[in-house]
Amino acid sequence: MQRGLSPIRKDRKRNPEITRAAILQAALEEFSDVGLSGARVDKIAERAGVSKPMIYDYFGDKNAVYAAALREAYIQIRRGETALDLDTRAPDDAIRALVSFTMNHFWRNPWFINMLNTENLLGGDTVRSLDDASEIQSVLLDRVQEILERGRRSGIFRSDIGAVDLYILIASVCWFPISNMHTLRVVFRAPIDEAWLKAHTERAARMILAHLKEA
Amino acid sequence: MQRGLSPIRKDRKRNPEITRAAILQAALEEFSDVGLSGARVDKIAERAGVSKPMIYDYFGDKNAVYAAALREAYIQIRRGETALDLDTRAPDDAIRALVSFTMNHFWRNPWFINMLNTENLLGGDTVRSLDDASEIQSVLLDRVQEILERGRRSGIFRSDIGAVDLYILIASVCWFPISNMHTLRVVFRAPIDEAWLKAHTERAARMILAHLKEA
Amino acid sequence: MQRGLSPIRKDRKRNPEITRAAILQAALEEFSDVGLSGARVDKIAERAGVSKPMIYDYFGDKNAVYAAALREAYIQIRRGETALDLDTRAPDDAIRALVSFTMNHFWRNPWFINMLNTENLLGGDTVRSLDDASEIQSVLLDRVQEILERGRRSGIFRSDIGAVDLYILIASVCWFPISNMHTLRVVFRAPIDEAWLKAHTERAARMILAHLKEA
Amino acid sequence: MQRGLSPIRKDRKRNPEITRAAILQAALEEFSDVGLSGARVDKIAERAGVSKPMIYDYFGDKNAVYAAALREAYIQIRRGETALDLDTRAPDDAIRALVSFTMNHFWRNPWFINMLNTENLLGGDTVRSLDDASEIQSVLLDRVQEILERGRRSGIFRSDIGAVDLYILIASVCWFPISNMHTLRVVFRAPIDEAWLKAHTERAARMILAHLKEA
DNA sequence: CATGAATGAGGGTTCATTCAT
DNA sequence: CATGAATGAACCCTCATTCAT
Repeated sequence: MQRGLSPIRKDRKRNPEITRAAILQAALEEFSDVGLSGARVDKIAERAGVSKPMIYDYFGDKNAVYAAALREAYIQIRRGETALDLDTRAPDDAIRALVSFTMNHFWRNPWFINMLNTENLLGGDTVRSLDDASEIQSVLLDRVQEILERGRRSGIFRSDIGAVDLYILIASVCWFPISNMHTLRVVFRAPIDEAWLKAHTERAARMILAHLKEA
Repeated sequence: MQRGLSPIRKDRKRNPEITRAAILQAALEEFSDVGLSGARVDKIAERAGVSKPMIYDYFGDKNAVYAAALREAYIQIRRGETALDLDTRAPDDAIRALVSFTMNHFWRNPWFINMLNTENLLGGDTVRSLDDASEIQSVLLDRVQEILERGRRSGIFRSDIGAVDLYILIASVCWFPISNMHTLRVVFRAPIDEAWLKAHTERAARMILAHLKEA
Repeated sequence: MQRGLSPIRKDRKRNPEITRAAILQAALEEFSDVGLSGARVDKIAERAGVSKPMIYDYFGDKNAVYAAALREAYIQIRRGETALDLDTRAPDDAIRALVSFTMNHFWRNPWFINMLNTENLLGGDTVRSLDDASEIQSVLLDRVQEILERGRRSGIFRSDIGAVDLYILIASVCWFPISNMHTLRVVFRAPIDEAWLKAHTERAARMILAHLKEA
Repeated sequence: MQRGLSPIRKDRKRNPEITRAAILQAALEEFSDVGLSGARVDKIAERAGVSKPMIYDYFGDKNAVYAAALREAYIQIRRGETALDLDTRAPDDAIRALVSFTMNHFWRNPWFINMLNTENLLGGDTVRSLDDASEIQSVLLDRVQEILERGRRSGIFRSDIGAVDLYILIASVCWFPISNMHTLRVVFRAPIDEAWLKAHTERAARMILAHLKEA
């Protein structure tokens, strides 16, 4: 035990893992607040509580940070989805739960919608460049597939819709009112808030189910 | 007959009306390509075929151009909607036509989705600042209301959904697959193109109608 | 008398003399408010109530307008000085009147001080370029010379100071407190206003006279 | 002895103190050459040997640089005045020394006159906004007061003039011929140079003293 | 004589990025 | 591992000036 040997510092400084995570979260917030061009590296550094050069050390340049943040948005949603427990429910209950979860997830994690809107605005170049699209692919798809199969086998679902198309329907009704919240409020005076979303979720789930049960 | 032969060709120089319109269209394209912060005034000028100072003469500053472009996006969709002729159709046909028109409009006028995504990303401050929200309000709402009433009176529609909520459902299914086209293609390998949209439109219309006919 | 011959319009539009004078006065005000670089051609046009191209028609370019305005400042002061009637007064009365007039003129015509400060800031290039320095030269100099001579002949003035040096002394005490009004008020809390100037004029005149009477 | 030999030469790069001072001096020169509007931030950067963004880092914007330069002009004159040693001299000698010093200071530090002329042209808004007007207030005022008191006590001075008014008289005779050097040379062919100033100083001092000794 | 429309050339300011410690 | 200092390259905006009517 040498003199002056400072104790191993566990605080968030000098800890690469934590620094990296802090930058990522800060980036997620900044990009989702103002888009790619609107985001300021300075602001990300400030939000993360690190100095600017750190960002360049850890990620390379602003676009790389953006790519990492986009990936992180997908990873975070995947984490949420994995926790979902759909296979023990009856098919129509499972669909209801799925709609409900998706609506909730979009509402609670504004980054996701904002990051994806930004990415789509820019033409999807970045998501295309991510090398692990498989990592990113929603695990929900498999669940949806499985629910569909069970539903058909048990005869409740008569529709022959594909998993992707069904997921797109579900995502659509969850996405739009949240993504377009601000303009809908102004232009249509739509009272979008938690209460409205609850009713909307119920309505949307019923609609989807009605569709699945149709011939 | 010589007198009065003045040349018809009012060329686009020295014509305020045309200059203004050219700037507006150029702005619509630029903003919808890269968002507010990403847009370059230089590029708008180039796209419009005018010099940069013109933009400031006509609109004031970049944000004012953005506001005008956003307004223009709404005005353009309103023009399309006004041309729609729904009141002569049977209620379920009208709904089908509506879904079809909306899908089409979003697909053909990418500005609309992009401008609104940008605006919502930024929190809706600009749309809130437009003084003629009523001008902008979709005339579709009235049509939708009328269709709903007719449908109910004739007994085909049993749902008690409101016009706004119905419109949100319709817009949702049209918006999401187009708005998120790029990420859907990569992450879900969704083959979104005209053919897919045609099928999707059909499916979506059926789903909405099924919902309206439910108790 | 031809049909449609419009009456000769005497209003200030379409009258070169008046238009020119209006521009000049507007320029004087604008330049003296904000200096050469600070002045805006747009603002001069607005102040003069004419369109911008007029200014270029009448004067050439901004620097030419500035030169003309500088010349005008000198011409205006010369007009005032010419009206002064010093030769009928006793020498010491004449000096008193001169100090009083100068102070008054500086106070009443802020353009003069401001234009000359601007010109001196820029190194005097413009005044040097005026081709009629004689037009501009203060007629006061001759009066001062004459007063000095009369004073010496009659034995009241014993100083051998030259006319230019005397005029510089007189101008100095009038110029500084007015030119530096704003900074003096803040830094020395000097209460510079009409009352203060009146007392100061009296004090200054006495001082100058005492000096002239000294050996 | 190798260790610790660190080079003394802290070159002017990477040294905030020096960078800041360099910018300030460059600004003083640029603003006093061409006024506030005429000054170019590019030129200040070049004169200071730094890049443009540094100026914004250190001061904020162009107006803030101007304010700092104005303050610096006052600080520099205060430094000179503090070095003056008036209290050991006989009252009339002290006055003579004061006139002489002031003339000299104005002549040697053209920034001072030019900055203050610019500031007064613009209406004094900036000097009014400086929060430490007291810091800035000339220490000369106290000296002048003290000289006046000593002069009166010893009976040489009979005038009851106040310190501020006396200082204004002194500053006037020093300021005007230097400030208006260029126009005086052209319009009055006044041969303003070091020799002329020497004689003028003598004349001015005598005049002031004569005034102070008057009843 | 008069002006609305238009522009080239710059000016102030910001920002992603790097250097030196 | 970490950062304060520094900069090149834009970007928004202004302004003197000219064109076309």
